[in-house]
Amino acid sequence: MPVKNIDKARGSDTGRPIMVLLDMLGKRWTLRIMWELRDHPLTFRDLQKQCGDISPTTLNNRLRELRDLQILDHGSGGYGYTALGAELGTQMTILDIWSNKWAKNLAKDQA
Amino acid sequence: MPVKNIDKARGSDTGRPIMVLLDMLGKRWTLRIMWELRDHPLTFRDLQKQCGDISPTTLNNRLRELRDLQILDHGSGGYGYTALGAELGTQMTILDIWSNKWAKNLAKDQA
DNA sequence: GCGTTATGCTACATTAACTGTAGCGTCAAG
DNA sequence: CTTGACGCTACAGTTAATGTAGCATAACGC
Repeated sequence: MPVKNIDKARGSDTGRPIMVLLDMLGKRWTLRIMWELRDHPLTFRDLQKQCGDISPTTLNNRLRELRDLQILDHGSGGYGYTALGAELGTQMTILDIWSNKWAKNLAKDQA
Repeated sequence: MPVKNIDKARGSDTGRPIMVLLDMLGKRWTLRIMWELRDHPLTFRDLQKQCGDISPTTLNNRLRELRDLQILDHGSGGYGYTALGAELGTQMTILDIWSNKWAKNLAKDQA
């Protein structure tokens, strides 16, 4: 099932959902933004601070793209996950767990 | 536990594993490469073809970075996951499943 | 030995993406 | 009627990715 209207996503001319998704997640700051929103919504400015002063231009671009894809939306509490996006957001926790295990292994090798 | 020797990762000066990881995964082509390697190793050239003619410069950069982080390695069958990296690679399947559900929802909205 | 093919790259000029600083417009509170 | 928060936009400068070309090494067939 091809994704309509977002087929222009960089490098994903097939419109296959996984390609559109990988393309979006692979853009600079996308994952970091999703990480910072894992627990609760944040305002534009708070997100900017949490991300270590990402430029507003890029932040705005990513937020627009993520809203277009209905992964995030902009409600009363600021920017946060949609119901559907939240399921993707939970993956952030899994990445966190894996990364800690990974770091432990790398540390061993370097000892 | 900070990750040693890879603290220079873009935008992750803290060395926190999750930041190093998000930084790496957020680079263009990283996720696509991991996707294409999900089932079996591929040679440099096959990977290039699978990725729709990614430039060799970028492919080489990513592969070097992923080897440095011990997520991939280069063995007899070409480039493939390390034992540790493979656990991360399984997440690709989860992303695929989610993306299909997501596409179905987007299609509904657009109907 | 000698051409052929596959592989893993490197060089380099061009183009696209991101950055950093400044500041604007809107709104609500005091 | 000013002050502060918020959500941006403009724009010049820097960094990263692209695309084409081609090199070096090694194995294979003859």
